[in-house]
Amino acid sequence: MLELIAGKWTMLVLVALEDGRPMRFAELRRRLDGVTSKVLTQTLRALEREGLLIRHVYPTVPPCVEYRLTKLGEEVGGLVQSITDWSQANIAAIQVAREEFDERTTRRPAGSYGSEHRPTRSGDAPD
Amino acid sequence: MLELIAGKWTMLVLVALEDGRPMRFAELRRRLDGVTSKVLTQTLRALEREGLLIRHVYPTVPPCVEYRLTKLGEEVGGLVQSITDWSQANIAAIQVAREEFDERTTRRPAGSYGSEHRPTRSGDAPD
DNA sequence: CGGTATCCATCCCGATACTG
DNA sequence: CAGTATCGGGATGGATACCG
Repeated sequence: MLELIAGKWTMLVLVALEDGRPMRFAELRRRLDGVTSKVLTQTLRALEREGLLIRHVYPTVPPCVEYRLTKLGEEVGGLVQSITDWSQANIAAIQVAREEFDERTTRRPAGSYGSEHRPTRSGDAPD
Repeated sequence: MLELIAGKWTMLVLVALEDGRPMRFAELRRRLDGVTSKVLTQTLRALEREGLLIRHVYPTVPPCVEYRLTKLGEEVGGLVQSITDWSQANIAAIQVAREEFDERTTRRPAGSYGSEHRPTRSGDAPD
C-alpha cells in the first residue's frame, strides 16, 4: 500500500476522484495536468488492481471509460485528502523550516554538520 | 510534501518515531531493517529540512545522535499512521481484489481488455 | 557510532508515435 | 477517445569502502 501511494500521481488521482463523481480518462488527464496517458493508465491500473477503483467501459465507438472509487478507495482517498489538506494548511511553516535549514547548512563548511568531536566520554549521553 | 512522503522509507521513519520517543541512528536503522545508512541519512535530512524532525547531537566520542519528531512531524506522523493502520485492517480485502484482478486479466488475450468495439454510436454514452 | 564518498543497477517516468 | 508500444534519461536507492 505504501508503495502504491509512493507513485508520483497516485495520490492526485485519489484526491481527484474523492468526491465520488466518476470521471472519464481525458477529464482525469486534464485535471492532473502534466501526466501522460501512459503513466495515467499505469496509475489507474495499479489502483484498480488493489481494488481502490472501478473501471467501467461503455462499449461505444469511440470508447467511453469511466473511473470511480470503490468503498475501499474512498476510505484511502479520505486519508490522503487529510494529508493534502494538512500540507496546504502548513505550507508557511514548512517554508520557514526549509529556509532555516538551508541557511544553517549553507553557512558552515561541510564538515561541521556532525558533532564537533569535543573529546568527551560516552557517559555524557542520555540513557 | 507528497514528494517527500513518496520516498521509500519516509513513512516508516515517521511511524517509527510517532510515539514521541527520540531514537538514535542505529536504533532507527535496526527498526527499519534493510535501509542502508546512506539512505537513512538522506531520509532523515529531508524530514529535518521540512521541519518534521529534530536532530540532536551530543558531542561525545563516539558521537550520539538522537532524532525526534517536531510538533509538525507528529501531526504528519499521525496521518501516516492512520494510513498504515487502515492498510493493516484491509490487507485481506486488498489481497482478494488483487487476485480477482489478476485472474480477470491473465485469462483474456491482451487485446480484449478495452471496449469490445461494438459499432455503437457515441450517443449511447452517459452524460 | 554515525555518518560520507563513490560507483552502479534499476526503475520510474516522460516524450513520441501509433491504433481500434 | 482511450489507450498501447517503444525508447531513453534522470533520479532513487543499494553495495561497498572509508573516516572522525
